[in-house]
Parts: sequence; structure tokens; C-alpha cells
Amino acid sequence: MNVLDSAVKLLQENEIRPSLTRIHILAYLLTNPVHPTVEQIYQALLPQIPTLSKTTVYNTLDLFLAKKLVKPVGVEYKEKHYDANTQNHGHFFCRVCEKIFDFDTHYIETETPELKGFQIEAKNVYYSGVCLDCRHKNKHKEDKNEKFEGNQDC
Amino acid sequence: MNVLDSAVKLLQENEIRPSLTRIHILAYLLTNPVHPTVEQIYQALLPQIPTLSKTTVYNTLDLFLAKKLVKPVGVEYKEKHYDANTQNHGHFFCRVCEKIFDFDTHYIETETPELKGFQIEAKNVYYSGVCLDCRHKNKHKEDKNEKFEGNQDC
DNA sequence: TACAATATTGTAATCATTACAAATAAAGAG
DNA sequence: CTCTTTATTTGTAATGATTACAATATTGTA
Repeated sequence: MNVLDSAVKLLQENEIRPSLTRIHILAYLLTNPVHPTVEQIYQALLPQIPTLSKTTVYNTLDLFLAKKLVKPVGVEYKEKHYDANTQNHGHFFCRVCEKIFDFDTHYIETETPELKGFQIEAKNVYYSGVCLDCRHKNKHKEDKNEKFEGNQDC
Repeated sequence: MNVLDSAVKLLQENEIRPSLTRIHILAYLLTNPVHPTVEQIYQALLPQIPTLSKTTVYNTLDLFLAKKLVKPVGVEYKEKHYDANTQNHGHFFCRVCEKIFDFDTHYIETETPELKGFQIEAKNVYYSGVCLDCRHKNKHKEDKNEKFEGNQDC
């Protein structure tokens, strides 16, 4: 099965109508696992889809994000946040109250065969989800609707 | 010793002239470990320093970053990058070639007492430094100048 | 005091992203 | 097939955080 077909299948499985643009953007992401930006995707597909608009790339990626077909690389807040604690430590971002919590990561000992010979200068660990307070505040909702899902592949 | 004094000391230790503005910004960061944004710092200090300019906050934080007095929270690229691999995995950013490498994080098993009861929905691991290729290409430089430093607290 | 170096400020530019409304294409009903 | 509705795509303009830059103010030193 070629990439175009895989893309169509993936789209259908996620209840996204497989328009040409969507197929191409998804196929590009699948065949070019270089963590591309909107600009890169746009430039790469322009020859094949001359009428393509950058807005469409944004829209399509937002749709893919919502359907969890793609993930953003990095932890993107609107504004930069600064930390006077320069020790290596983890950050937990609560998507409800939008607070950032610190946690210790000393016990995280990693052997990363893929990075053998790499010069690792900084290690960052970011978790996200719902903090204890916000879980309690929304306990009633949690039981009823889909707003709070159980842990996924964590 | 109060916070102002600690701030002065920290600045001097890092060869930064302890101007009033710098003292206040650093003291704010030390006493408010809430990972503030430029806007937050600016708004908080405006009553005390009515002539404060937001540009100064930016400049000062850039200086602090350069002297490693503060760290940015999150992994900030100029543009968003997208990944069609939605499995949890780590990313390594090479600051020389600016490529992003994937690595497996399955063996990272974490027990985080600080996050007990938190609903963890996503785990992200970001390393940065210099990749193998770029280290090799710059071997000659690596021995001579300060461009490539050894690992720090990793 | 006077000079030079450093800090701070305000305005304007930049640039990724978003909002929004118009244009186009596709699907469904008759 | 044709009309009507809905979904998709597009282009332009706005937003908002950050940066560039030149002007002003402050500090340290002779």
C-alpha cells in the first residue's frame, strides 16, 4: 500500500473526509518525519497543489491536532515563561488552571542508545494534564461528560 | 539576608552590574517561582518602578538567560513543528544543525511524588545539545575554542 | 566636572499565527 | 441534472509577542 492510500485510510479511520489537500498534507507528514513547520509543508506541497493557501495548512493541522493525528513538537505557550530555578527539573502544565508545577526528575536515569555520541547539554521534561485541585473542583463533571478522559498511553 | 540582598549577590557573582531594575526583576523571579512571563513581571514591578519599560524586561531577561541565571520554561522554537508520530517519544534538538531527532523513552519509568493525584495526559521529553554529525564536523574547533563545552549538569 | 561606558526607554518593525468573510467545491434532495 | 445546503479552501486583514534600533538617562572613573 502506498503512502497516499495509507493517508486516506488514516483520515477515514479518524472521521476526516479525505480531501486532496488533507491527503497530501498527511502523506507529507508520514513520508517526511522531519518534524516540519507550516512553512515547510506549504513550500513542499506548492508544486503539487499550486492553489494551496498557507491558511489551509494551518486549518488542516489544527484539525489533525484536534483528532490527534499529529502532535506538536515542543511545549508551546503563547508567551515565554521564565524560571529562576536553573536546576534540571520537570514541569507539569495544568490545562485547566494553566498553572505550571515543578517536580523533581533526579530519579529519571536514562540510557538513550539513539543518542550515543551526542553532546547532551540540557534535559527537559514536560508533562501536561489536570492538576489535583482542578480534578477535585470538577469531580461532578468528570463522571458525566468526556471533558476529563482517563490517562492515555502514559 | 533578604531577597534584595540575595539578588544583588547573585548578580555580582555572575558579573552583572546590580542596577535597581535588575535587582528587582531577579528578586521578583526568586520570590515568585510561578514561572512568570514578561508581561507578568512588567505588571508586577510597574508600581515600584513607574518608569519601567517592557523592553527593559526583555533585555534584562535576555541578559539573565545568557548568564544562565534563568531558564526558559518549555521548548521554544520560532515556528511550531509537527510530528505524525503520536506515540510518546523524546526529541533531541541540535543547536548547530537545528535538526530534531527522535528517541525512545519507554525505559523512562517515573514515579513522581509531587504529582500524586494529578491526571497526566502527556509526557514530553526534550534534550538539546550537539548531535553526533555536528560534533564530528567541528572536532577541530571543539578542542580549541569555547564553542563546544562539555556536558553540564546532565 | 567631564568623559566614556553602560542601562534604560519608546517607537517602529517583524513575523508566526488567527480571525473572518468570500469563493469554491462537494454532497444530498428533489 | 439542477438546486440547495454544507463543507472546504482561500486571501486579506488583524493580533500579539518579540526584536531592532536610535535616543535618552545613568553610572563609574579620571
